[in-house]
Amino acid sequence: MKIEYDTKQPIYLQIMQNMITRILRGEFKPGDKLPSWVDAGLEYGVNHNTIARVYMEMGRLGLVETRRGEGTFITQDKSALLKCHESMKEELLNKFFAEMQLLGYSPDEIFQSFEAYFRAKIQERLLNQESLL
Amino acid sequence: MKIEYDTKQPIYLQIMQNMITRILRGEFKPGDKLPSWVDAGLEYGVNHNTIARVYMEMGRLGLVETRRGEGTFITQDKSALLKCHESMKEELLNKFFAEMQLLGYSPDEIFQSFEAYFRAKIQERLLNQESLL
Amino acid sequence: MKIEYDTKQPIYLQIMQNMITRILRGEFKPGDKLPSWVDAGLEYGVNHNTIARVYMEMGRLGLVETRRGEGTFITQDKSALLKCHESMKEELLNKFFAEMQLLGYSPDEIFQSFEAYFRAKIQERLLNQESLL
Amino acid sequence: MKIEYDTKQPIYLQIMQNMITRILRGEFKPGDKLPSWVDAGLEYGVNHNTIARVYMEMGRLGLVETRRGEGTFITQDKSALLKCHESMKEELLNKFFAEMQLLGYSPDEIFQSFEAYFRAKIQERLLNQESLL
DNA sequence: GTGGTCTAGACCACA
DNA sequence: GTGGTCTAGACCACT
Repeated sequence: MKIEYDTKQPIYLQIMQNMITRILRGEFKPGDKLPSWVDAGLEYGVNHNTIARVYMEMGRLGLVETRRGEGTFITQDKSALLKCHESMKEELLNKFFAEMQLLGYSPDEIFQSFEAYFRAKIQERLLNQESLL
Repeated sequence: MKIEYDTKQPIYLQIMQNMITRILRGEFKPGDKLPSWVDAGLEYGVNHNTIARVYMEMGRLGLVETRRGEGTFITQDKSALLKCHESMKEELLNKFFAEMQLLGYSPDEIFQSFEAYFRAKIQERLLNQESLL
Repeated sequence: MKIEYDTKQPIYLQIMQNMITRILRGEFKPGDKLPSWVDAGLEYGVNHNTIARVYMEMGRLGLVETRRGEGTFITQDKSALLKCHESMKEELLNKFFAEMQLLGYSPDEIFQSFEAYFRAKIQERLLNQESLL
Repeated sequence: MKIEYDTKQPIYLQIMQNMITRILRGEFKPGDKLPSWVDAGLEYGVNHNTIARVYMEMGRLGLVETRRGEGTFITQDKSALLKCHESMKEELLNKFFAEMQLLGYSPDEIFQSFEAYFRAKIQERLLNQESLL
C-alpha cells in the first residue's frame, strides 16, 4: 500500500481505510490479531502513535477490540462487520448520487452516465484480457 | 445554502463547490459578474478573505477571471465550462467506482448495487409525489 | 482545579470531566468559545495536545463543535446538553445501585444506607453552618 | 462472571472485585481455601499470573492470607471482613454523592433523583414478578 | 512485548 | 492565532 503524503487526506485516515477494506474483504478474519503498534508502524512507515490512533478510531467503530497488554483484535461480532460494510456502501452511493445532482444532472442522466461508464469499463477490461493472450 | 462547520471539508471548498455547481447549472451565465468579496461574504456568512480564496481557486481552474477594480466575472469561454463539467463528472464516476472496489465489490456487484439504489430512489420519489396529491 | 497525577484516572479524562461539569453547571453558555488549546493547556498546566484530545472527545459526545481556524465552541443544541446531563445522571445511579448490590445489599438496604448517609450529610452541613456563626 | 476486555478497568481489578463481592456475600466462608492460581485462571479464562496479582492485592487488604505450598485462604479475622465491607460501602456512597454534586445537583436534588430511581426500580421488579405469574 | 498516556516541538491549513 | 496532524521519545500498566 502506498501512502500519499502530499494530499489532503491525513495519513491516519488513509491507513485506517486501508485496514478497514482489508478487514471487510476478508484478508483478516474475525478474532484475528492485528499487528502491534510498532510492527504496523514499521510496515506502513509511520510513527507508532499514528497506528495507535488508527486502532482507537476503528475500536470506536466497533470493528476491533483492544486488550491492554495483549493486542488489538478483529471483533468476533460478525454483524458489526456486516453493518459497517453496508453503511459504508450506502454512504458511497448517497455521496455519489448527491454530488452528481449538484452538478445539475437529473436522476435519469445519472443512471445513463453510470451505465455508459460501466460499459466502457467492461470493454476496457475485455481488451486488456485479449492483449494478454 | 448551508455550511457545515463541523465537517472535515474546509468551508472555502464547500462554498467553491456550491458556486461551481451554480455556474454549471446555469444560474450564472458566461460573462456575468459574480458578487463582490464582501457581498458574497455576507451572503454566505463568512469572512471575505474566504471568498477571495474561492475566487482565486476558481480563477486557477479557468472558470472565472478577476479584473482589478471591476470585479470577478464568469469566463466567456464556454468550452472551458463544458470541459470542467465533464471532468468533474468523470472524477466522480472514477472515485465512486474505485471506492466501491476497495470495499471488495466486483464491477458487477457495483452495478447491481447502483441499480437497486436507483430504483429505490425512483420509488421514493413517486411516493412523495403521491402524498402531495 | 487540581489534577491528580498519581492516580489511575488519566489526566485528559480528569480535565474532560472538569470541563463537562463546568458546562453542565452553566459556567459556559451554549455558543461560548472555549479557550484555545494552548491557553487551556497553560491554565491546566498540561501539554496542548492533551487539551486537543479533550476537545476531540467532547466533540464526539456532541457537547462542543470545533471550527478549524476559529476555535472550539459549546454546542448551540441545548437538547444535546440536556441529553448528556440526563444520561450521565442515569449512569451514576445505575453504577451506584449495581455496585451496592454486588456488595450484597438488597434494594431496601441500599435505600436505607443512602438515607442514613444523606441525613448524616445534612447534619454535618448544619453543624458547619453553626460553627461559622 | 463476564470479563469486559474492552473497558478501561483492568481485568485483574474486575476479577478482584468479583472475588471480594463473593467473599462479602458469604459465598466463601472465613478460613475457606480459595482455588489455586491455575484453577482460578482457568475458571476466569485468564493467565494465572493475573490471579496471582489478584490474591496479592487482596492479601494487602487483609482479606486473604497466602501460605506457601498450601494455598490462599480467607482470613479468619471476621472483623477485617466487616471493616472492608463497611469501608467499601462508604466509598461507594461518597463517590456517588460527590459525582452527583459535580454534575451540578444540590444534595436535595440528589436525594430526590435517588428516590425516584429507587421507586422506578421497585416498580419494574413488581412488573417482572407479575409477568412471571 | 503490548497498549495507553503524555510531552515537546514541528509543520500545515484555515479564517 | 486556531485547530489538525505527525514525530520521536518517554514512562507506565497490564499480560
